[in-house]
Amino acid sequence: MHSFTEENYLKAIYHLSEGNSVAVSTNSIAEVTNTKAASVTDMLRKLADKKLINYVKYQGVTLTGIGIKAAVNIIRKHRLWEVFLVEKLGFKWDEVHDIAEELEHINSISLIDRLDDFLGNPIADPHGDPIPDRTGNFKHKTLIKVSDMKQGQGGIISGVSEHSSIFLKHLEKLSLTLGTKIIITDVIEFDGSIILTVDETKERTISREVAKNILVIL
Amino acid sequence: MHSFTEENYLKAIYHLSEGNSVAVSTNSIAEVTNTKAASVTDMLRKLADKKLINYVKYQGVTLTGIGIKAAVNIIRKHRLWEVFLVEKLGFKWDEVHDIAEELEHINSISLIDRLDDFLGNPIADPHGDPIPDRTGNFKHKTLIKVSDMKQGQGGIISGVSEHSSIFLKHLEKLSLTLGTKIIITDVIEFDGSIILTVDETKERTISREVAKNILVIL
DNA sequence: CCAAAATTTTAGATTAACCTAAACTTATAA
DNA sequence: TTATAAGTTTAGGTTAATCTAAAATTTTGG
Ligand SMILES: [Mn+2]
Ligand SMILES: [Mn+2]
Ligand SMILES: [Mn+2]
Ligand SMILES: [Mn+2]
Repeated sequence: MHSFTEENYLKAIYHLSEGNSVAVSTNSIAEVTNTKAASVTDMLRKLADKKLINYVKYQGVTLTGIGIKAAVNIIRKHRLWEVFLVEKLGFKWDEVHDIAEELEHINSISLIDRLDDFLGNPIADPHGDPIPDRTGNFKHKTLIKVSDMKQGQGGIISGVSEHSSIFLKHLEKLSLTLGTKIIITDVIEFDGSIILTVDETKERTISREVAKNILVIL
Repeated sequence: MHSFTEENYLKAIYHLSEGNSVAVSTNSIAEVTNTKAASVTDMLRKLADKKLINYVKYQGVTLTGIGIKAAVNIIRKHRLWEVFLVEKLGFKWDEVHDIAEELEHINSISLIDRLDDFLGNPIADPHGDPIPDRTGNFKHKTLIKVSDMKQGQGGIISGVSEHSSIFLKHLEKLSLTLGTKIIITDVIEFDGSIILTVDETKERTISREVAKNILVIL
């Protein structure tokens, strides 16, 4: 199997390439893994030796088929554990990411498949992210950023692209949680701030920065 | 915090000293941690520096107060996860130990306390071993080995001192599971084999070796 | 009581994952 | 188009955890 560290690199590459096969740079990997570029280069050679990535010096990396499989499996575990923590243990959606970062490395196929069943085979995690099934298949819904919506448009909040506790708590305070219906009332020309109606009743103003990280289905 | 490896050494020392403060030898630690004596010596120096053990060269080790606390906490996590795996995910009692060996190293106090509540604050794990509460307190019931019982004595199976899958499956096949009532019908003089009545109905013969690893309350 | 056996420690290496500093390659913009 | 900047790799080290072989200490049985 792969080490804890190797798994974290695979996951980082997967997320940076957004599931597609966009080549990922050494520096960007160093940033998300909290390491230095030189350390990343060492690891890339190792992952390439194991046929988990396609690596050409100076040209960035993509995951191979087996690299994608491995990464998706870690993501499956991460998201299922997050569902467990929220649905069964009563954690808030902003508290579960760090614990799931540890749990995602537990190795046991039967464990995760049983957990999946125990949770009722959920299709999305507490942040709206889709959960791959046991064969690794999953569909990413096409979500659009609130910052890309026009005045008068409405939608259902279905995901977030920033998972920090501070951001999620902020959304909660504004009642901007998953499943909430919003309508864009106005877009302020000066700074791009957005005024919206929440659940057809409350009115809220959010900054462009916040709007960029809220994803909706129209 | 302590590394994965340090935690495994602490747990090993705790189990080898049977919870008391019996001094534990380098070789015995090497055996249960699957390492060599030289590696153990290195680690002992490190644990002593951290004030987790009392270590005098050539004289074996005992855990300090904080060492015991750390060890008991790992055991608490191990046993709670085993309960979760059996009660919630439907694993058999012989399948959970290895998975719990990984889960016991997940670090989050709120996680384990919530898990404890979710499970209904169980006092024993699937093998009958007592679960420390969140303050680290727990009582070890006084159990006696079936191999120490005399003809005519009866008792309730309440624990096992061998956790291997092969042994546990064997017990299951004989209906010798936790909570089962047994009565010693006969002890064979030739080899110490024991004939017993299970649940007042079935009759079983077990070897002395098996009898040594079954624990009962009289 | 003491020499041989058993146990434990030390010495010296190895491997994985990381680092800094220097060298090298690629991108960019004047 | 080429010099500088930006990005990446290499060179050379460190630390944690492991090992084998050799040296030191303790235990044991005749
Ligand atoms: Mn997460
Ligand atoms: Mn998530
Ligand atoms: Mn166990
Ligand atoms: Mn157990």
